[in-house]
Amino acid sequence: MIENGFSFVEENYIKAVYHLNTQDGKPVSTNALADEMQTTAASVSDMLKKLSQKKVVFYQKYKGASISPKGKEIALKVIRKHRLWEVFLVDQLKFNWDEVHEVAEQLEHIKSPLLISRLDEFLGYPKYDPHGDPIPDEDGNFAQVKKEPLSVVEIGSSCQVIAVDDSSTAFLKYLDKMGISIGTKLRVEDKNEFDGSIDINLENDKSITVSPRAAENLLVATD
Amino acid sequence: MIENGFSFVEENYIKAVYHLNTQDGKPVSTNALADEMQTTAASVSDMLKKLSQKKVVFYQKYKGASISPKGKEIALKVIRKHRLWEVFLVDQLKFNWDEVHEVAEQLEHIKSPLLISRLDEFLGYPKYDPHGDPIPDEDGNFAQVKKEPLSVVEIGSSCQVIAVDDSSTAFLKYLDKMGISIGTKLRVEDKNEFDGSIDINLENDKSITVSPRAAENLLVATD
DNA sequence: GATACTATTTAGAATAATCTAAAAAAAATA
DNA sequence: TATTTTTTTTAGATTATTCTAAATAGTATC
Repeated sequence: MIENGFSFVEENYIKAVYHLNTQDGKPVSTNALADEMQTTAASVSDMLKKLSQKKVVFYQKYKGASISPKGKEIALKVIRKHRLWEVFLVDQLKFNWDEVHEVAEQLEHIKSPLLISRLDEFLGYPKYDPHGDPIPDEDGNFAQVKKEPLSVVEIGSSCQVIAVDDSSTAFLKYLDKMGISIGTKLRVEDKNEFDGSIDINLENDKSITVSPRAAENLLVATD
Repeated sequence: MIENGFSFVEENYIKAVYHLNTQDGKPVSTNALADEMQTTAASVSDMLKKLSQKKVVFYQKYKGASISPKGKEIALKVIRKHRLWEVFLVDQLKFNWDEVHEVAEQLEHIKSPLLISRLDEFLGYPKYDPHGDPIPDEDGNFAQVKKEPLSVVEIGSSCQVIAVDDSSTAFLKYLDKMGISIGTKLRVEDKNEFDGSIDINLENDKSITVSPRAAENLLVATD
């Protein structure tokens, strides 16, 4: 599987380096990468040498690796594909949030720019995946939105539900009954010291109260 | 890529053996397979030895290979996936008939029974792919329909358009103007000796005449 | 039936990705 | 700083797939 330029395995390593390196800015250690990739430090060492030659990571022996501009580009393309496929699986094929990852891990390696642009169009150019993570556009740009649980939003702030942390049927039913779904806009009216429940105002101007447990699992983007 | 049982490469060989072996019933020669797989006879020889050990093909040195029941099962699963994805690409993502093969070659190897059953449902359980080839069900059964050009259908026979052999924009525009599309039912009323054109009767009882060129490229299933 | 030609298989080597065990470097500790 | 511990790298193998070149089997021809 080399057709395009990078093998599935290489793409996964690039993604992992990007992911870990972007989290804390520091170079990624061999062990951290081995852990992420579920493999041995020796294998990682070999692979980093190769990826360094291919200019997708910066790597110095014993000093760890960081992502290069070229590597970042590749990583973001793979991430874009991963997240678009997740949207497809959830929105169109009725998968649950927690069932999509494994399949998307496979689909993200399909090579076809046309397929991805058509899929993007078909899905209505979604900006976030079902977990609320932003989807990079063709150029690798994405809106970095801070995704936080409803429970930490300040009183008076407006926000929009972009994901849930719990995808149990029970929770989904609860949300349905409350009239809340992905995309719902709301404003926090009050927080009840007593039990931690939160009063919110929905788009239709209806006011409801959600439990602390629900507020913990409702991920929102504040305006 | 061994997760499930067979690698991408192995699946492709199995598909090729099934395909060639089913065409004429005779064992497939090493060279024929090498030709189909765009590789060397030596590679095929090695692979056949392996696939024989894995019981997916029957193979005797110098005597060629044929598909085993286990191999057939695998081949049909891959073919099912390939054709369902082709339907998705054409029906949902607006690909042309001739743009789908390469992408479907990749998608057919994605491992997820749930994905395929959901996709099948999403597409409305299609029986044929955009080229008019039948799609096997989960058990590997498929309606074998003889797909023939409209030009050979006898006068008086009824049939249904299931595919086209030419997917040029020009032809598609022509069909559109004539009110013909995949699924259109029609009856052959007469054939004009003079120029080979054919008079047909459509569902709405309208009678039209199609050119011999069009009749050649319209693939139909006779009732 | 012997010879020539073609098809197929084997031998040996290459690349990609992986592993275990041993060596070397870096970090932690005393 | 010297020593111990941890991390990382290298060395040497292994599996999967492929290739070229050489050997062998099968088929065709005279």
